Amino acid sequence: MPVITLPDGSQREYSQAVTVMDIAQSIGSGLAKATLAGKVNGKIIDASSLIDFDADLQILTTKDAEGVDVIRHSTAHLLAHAVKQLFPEAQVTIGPVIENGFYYDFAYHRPFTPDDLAVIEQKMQALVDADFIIKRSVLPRVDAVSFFKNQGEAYKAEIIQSIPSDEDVSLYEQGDFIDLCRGPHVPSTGKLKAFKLMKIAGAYWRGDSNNEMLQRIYGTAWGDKKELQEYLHRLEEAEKRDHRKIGKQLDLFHTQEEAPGMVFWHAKGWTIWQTVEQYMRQVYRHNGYQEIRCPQILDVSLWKASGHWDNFQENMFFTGSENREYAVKPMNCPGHVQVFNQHLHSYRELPIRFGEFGSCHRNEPSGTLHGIMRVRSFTQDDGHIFCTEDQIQQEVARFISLLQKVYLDFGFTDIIYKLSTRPEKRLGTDDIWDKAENALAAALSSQETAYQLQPGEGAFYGPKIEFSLKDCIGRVWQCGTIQVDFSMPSRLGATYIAEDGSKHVPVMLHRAILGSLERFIGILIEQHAGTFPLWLAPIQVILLTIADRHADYANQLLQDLEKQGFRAKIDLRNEKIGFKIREHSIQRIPYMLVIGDKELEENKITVRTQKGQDLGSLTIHEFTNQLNQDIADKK
RNA sequence: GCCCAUAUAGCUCAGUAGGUAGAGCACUUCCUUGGUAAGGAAGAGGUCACCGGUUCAAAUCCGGUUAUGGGCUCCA
Repeated sequence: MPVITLPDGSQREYSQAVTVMDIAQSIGSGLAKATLAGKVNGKIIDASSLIDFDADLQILTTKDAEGVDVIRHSTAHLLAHAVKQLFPEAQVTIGPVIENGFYYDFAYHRPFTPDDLAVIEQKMQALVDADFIIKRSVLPRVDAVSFFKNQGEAYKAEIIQSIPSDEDVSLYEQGDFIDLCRGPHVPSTGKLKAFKLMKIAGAYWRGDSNNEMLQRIYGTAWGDKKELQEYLHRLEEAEKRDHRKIGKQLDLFHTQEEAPGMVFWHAKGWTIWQTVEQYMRQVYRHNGYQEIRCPQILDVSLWKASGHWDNFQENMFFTGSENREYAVKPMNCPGHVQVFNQHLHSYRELPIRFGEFGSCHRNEPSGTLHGIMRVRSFTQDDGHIFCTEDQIQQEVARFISLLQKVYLDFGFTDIIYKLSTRPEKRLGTDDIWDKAENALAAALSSQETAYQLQPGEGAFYGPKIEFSLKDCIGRVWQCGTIQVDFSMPSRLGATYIAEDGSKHVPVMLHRAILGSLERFIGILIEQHAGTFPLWLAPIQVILLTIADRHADYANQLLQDLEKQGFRAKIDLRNEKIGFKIREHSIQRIPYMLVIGDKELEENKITVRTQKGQDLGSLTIHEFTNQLNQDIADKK
């Protein structure tokens, strides 16, 4: 006699074991029709699962995020079903749910084409129209392995073999298609009403680049057609914010074939860069950092000593001269240690913090380059803190709160925190790893930030925290980082004199807030869709004349603005005012000043904002006060 | 690095049955001096990414290279 408690607290008693669907039916036929799955005592199960015990139940429909995930999972199966019907020799592998959709990996003797995708999608629709019941069954593991082997599904058999031997395996059947799956799934294929196949890509079997490459088909799926349309529309809108597109439209930078992974910064892009750099310089100055500058190339002996020659030679650029071999620096830390080593340091001086806008070169694999987000030549707002083990936590906490403030100033509030702990191959004792990992975790907690734990993802020389931001289509890019390093200070001979007069090796913290300026500016462009806040706008004010006779007055105003430090330009062209307004609106210039007979006469200007707001006529003094106010507000 | 796709004027793009290239915007010149998102006319502009092959003939077909894009792997 199971007693079922619903989310509103109401209880229903049944005389025998019931399915989720039975319960939904007993509440109402509309609900039954909408039922996708059930959440019983926190666990999501099929609508056809029997419940013979007292339980809390939530019936999942398209209104629940978890219901939509069930749809996505079932749509992945639908995709596999369609592919097997169209391409019987294709082998199925895995098909998980991802953000906004799903993918499924197949092994097939030829690549799928965009045309195939359209055909597959049609077949999926046909399978939906057939409304196959989706049935779950359970097999002992050994039987499941032989079942899939007989079907020629070597990958599935391999997956099952890696499941613990004492566990049974569940299969899902829809029409003539049977797949290994943990479930749960929607009751029938007819429930899948809004999906679209998005793209084809290569993906390594089990995510290992030593394995063969499979063909991955990505798709998106939603509760209804309207949600699907909205999602596709969001994607379209997001693509308009792409930093590569805006970089071209606003003439900020370009790249070209002769310098893959390297950026040519144009005047306007470089203005943004300098504004960001000057801002960060202030951050260094106000937070106990000494800004320094180290050479661009260093003798390879130093890179051998630091360990980079052994570990990262493949990704370094080299240059030789007069029988000496140099490496173009891939990172700034060895240089900073050289500066540290120029003096004998007392424990009393620690922590010592160095900062540099360090230009680095790394020969990244060609396939990893992406716009200005992932490049081979980049500049880090790099810093190194030399401190004692006991100072790690405090320094990290201080760093996190500084990072949050900087991100906020740039308009970012959505930060992803990840803590990466000891990998298998590592330097240093477990003792010191315990200490460092605990210090990082404690620092994160002290800043009240939720974080993802990434076990085994730390560097070989120490644990780290990564701070990431999302781009316009949801890709996550690591920007800031703080890493504990137990290795490099001793490799490069850094020491300080401790209280007892003996030499100790300091701990080194590698840290960056923006990460690479290239990447950060790329994300800034997308975050603001090219419409920068006034303090970052490469051109803040444009003066527009109505006719030639207004040029002298406009030029005077231009000089006045420039003298006060504003980034202003003038447009004296023989064009109508409407034309000029349109052009500079598209160029996202925050303020447009119109100058004609009326303004000349009154010694004023008429102000229009980028968004089209008319601020009326002001004196230049009133206007610059407003600009200063605006800049102060936004920072 | 791996899989797939793409590369035509400064930009955005046409150019499918191989027959030495087109549009819009931008650019130059002229007319227009016009009050808040495109005034008009004329002109100039391309070794169709690069190298090789097939062919009487290649932007177009084939092979290779480079770069870019979407993923995968990687990111000290």
